[in-house]
Amino acid sequence: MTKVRPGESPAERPRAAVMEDVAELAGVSAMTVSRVLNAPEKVRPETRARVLAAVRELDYRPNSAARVLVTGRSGVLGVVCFDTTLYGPASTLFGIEQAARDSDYLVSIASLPALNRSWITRGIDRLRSQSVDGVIVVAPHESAAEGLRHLPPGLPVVDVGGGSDLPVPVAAVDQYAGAARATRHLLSLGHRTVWHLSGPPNWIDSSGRVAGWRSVLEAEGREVPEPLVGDWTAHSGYEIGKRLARESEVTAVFVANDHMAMGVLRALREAGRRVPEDVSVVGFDDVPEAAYFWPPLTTVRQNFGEVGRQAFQLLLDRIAGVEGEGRRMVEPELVVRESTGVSR
Amino acid sequence: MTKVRPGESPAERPRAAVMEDVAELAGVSAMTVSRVLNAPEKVRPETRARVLAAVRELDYRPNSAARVLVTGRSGVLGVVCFDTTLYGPASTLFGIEQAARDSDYLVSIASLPALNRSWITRGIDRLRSQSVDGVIVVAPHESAAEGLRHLPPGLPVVDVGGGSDLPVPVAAVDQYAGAARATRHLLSLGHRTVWHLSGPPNWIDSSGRVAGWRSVLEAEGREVPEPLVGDWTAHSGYEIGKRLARESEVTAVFVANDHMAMGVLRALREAGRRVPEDVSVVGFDDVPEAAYFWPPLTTVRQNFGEVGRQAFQLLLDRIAGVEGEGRRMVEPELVVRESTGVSR
DNA sequence: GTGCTCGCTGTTATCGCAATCACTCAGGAC
DNA sequence: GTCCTGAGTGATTGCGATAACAGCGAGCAC
Repeated sequence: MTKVRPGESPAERPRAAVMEDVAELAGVSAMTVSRVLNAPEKVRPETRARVLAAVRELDYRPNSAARVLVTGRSGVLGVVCFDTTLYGPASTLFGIEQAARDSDYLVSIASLPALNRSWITRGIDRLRSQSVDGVIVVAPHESAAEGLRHLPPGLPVVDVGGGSDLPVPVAAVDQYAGAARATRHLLSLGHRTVWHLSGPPNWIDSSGRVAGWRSVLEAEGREVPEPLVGDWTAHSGYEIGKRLARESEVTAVFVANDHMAMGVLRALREAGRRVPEDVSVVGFDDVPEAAYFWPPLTTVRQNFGEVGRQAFQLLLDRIAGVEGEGRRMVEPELVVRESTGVSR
Repeated sequence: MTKVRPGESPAERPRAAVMEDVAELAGVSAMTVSRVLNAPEKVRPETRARVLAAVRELDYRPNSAARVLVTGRSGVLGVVCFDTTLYGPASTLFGIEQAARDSDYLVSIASLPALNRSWITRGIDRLRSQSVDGVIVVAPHESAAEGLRHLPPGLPVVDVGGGSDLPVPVAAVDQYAGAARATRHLLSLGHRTVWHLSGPPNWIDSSGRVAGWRSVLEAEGREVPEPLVGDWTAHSGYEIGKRLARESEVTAVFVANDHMAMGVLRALREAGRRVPEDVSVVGFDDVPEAAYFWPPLTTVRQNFGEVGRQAFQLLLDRIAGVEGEGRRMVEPELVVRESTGVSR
């Protein structure tokens, strides 16, 4: 056991300790060291103590590659995501990472240059080739559904924010309920109807919010204006807001996210329409700055962190072999600030 | 070579193909398969074609754990970061991930519950235990320096946004230059001096911006007001903005980030002080929404994506064995919008 | 014909760990 | 005393790949 290994000549940096080194120092076999680390109760306390002392002395760390090779489990989960500079995805990722950390998992990310089936498949493959134990897909886009229909068998996958007919478990904020809440809030203030500035087509969030908004208007027998379509950016909110500002009949707008709402607010103000006196605006997300918009934005808070945690839990279940297509819905919350008011 | 392995009974899912299976199908040895994948030029074209066909037919994927075990390289790099819901860190992470993807690296993240030496060390350890090839630390805080002074030997580490006396290569936006530019811009508009709302203490970005701002004022022989200290949030900007609004001598404020600037804008407006007629405000970051603040915010753009790419490149160099303590500074850019104007 | 190089391929050993099975030994049951 | 049991430990094997070296023809110089 004292063969000279490459890199062991005195001049070079000593290679990291391996299990055998610990075993030798503790006067036991490697197997016992392994047991101390993985099933301590199977080792007599005195032996265990000796081994642990040796571990500390040598600063021994198990080699994860070797462990993965023999156990088939890596303690790493993968996250496939689109643009992590956006507030929602970034927060979800953060939630996942925190939950993972608490369970001693590490998170690898594969971001996508574009949202379509091919890239999603490639993202999953990239992660799979690194032996992740499971994958969470954060790509609330219809193309994700395509990618999720052709999964490598045996790989646990969970989706965040996806539609209802996916072949995998899903954790999501209830967009429909959030949009309905926002719309009802506006109607309750006396507005005749509510306009909607939606997110881009084919995003699950967009369609969920459109559906929730529309259903309330229809249930109340209100006119349903044609939704306007933005791209989530403040810029698009501003451009479309200018159009909205010209329509004097518009008194209430439900905007599909806070950043677009910010653009709308500015367009309305520039057009001389006061918020909320002339027009009420509701956003979606509750980004940390929403309370400092002008005026402070009434919006629908999404608990992204909770979604991330739920997704992680679903994935843990799947990894543990629990079958079923669980669906965890997180309730959004309407936060009323000053951008909404009674209709004239 | 046709031993029955666990999981090979007909009823069960077939286990994934391994190199030996490919070799068998192609009528070569496993070594040849390995060569086709890692050094194709060493294999005769016909043989290579046969092997590749077998790879495709079996949908063979190399087992990364086995490969890591023998090569010692994983193709994974780790990123240690604090709060990835903040715009800056999120963008940097995104830049790193994109650069990594282009070079076939995967990124694992270890986020920190708190910014201090102990957590940073733990984050690095967590990543190291997964055999990452190197680590990028995105924690522009003085405590990071502590953590970076006691690194495991042999692990390539690069820092993002760190101070100047770190024992590792650093990629960063030149905070000092950016702050100087912002301050000079305000002075050039005729303001007698410039107030500063800084970020929290012990953040490298905070001190860099304070230093740049102070140096310009001193060079120009202007009075240097005591900096006010925020915590990066719009909320703190608002609270401190209320204090600033009361001081009629304040005509120009350099705010250490856009979100705080947003709070300042609101506080000034509520106090009846017009921007930019009464007070000019400059931010820092150029978040995507800055152009839609009210008024559109003059700010200093940080190219986070570029910083991420540079950091990745530095890390690649380190992994390749290039020594030295490279320092890559990315130049910030002043973006003039409507929140700054000539002094009365 | 001998000996050499060179291009291609195979054999063997090894990476560091855990699963399996075998072993030892103490303590009871009978 | 014999047998069993079970807790604690060790020897061996194998996970799936690559490194190092060996072998083997073909081609060429002489």
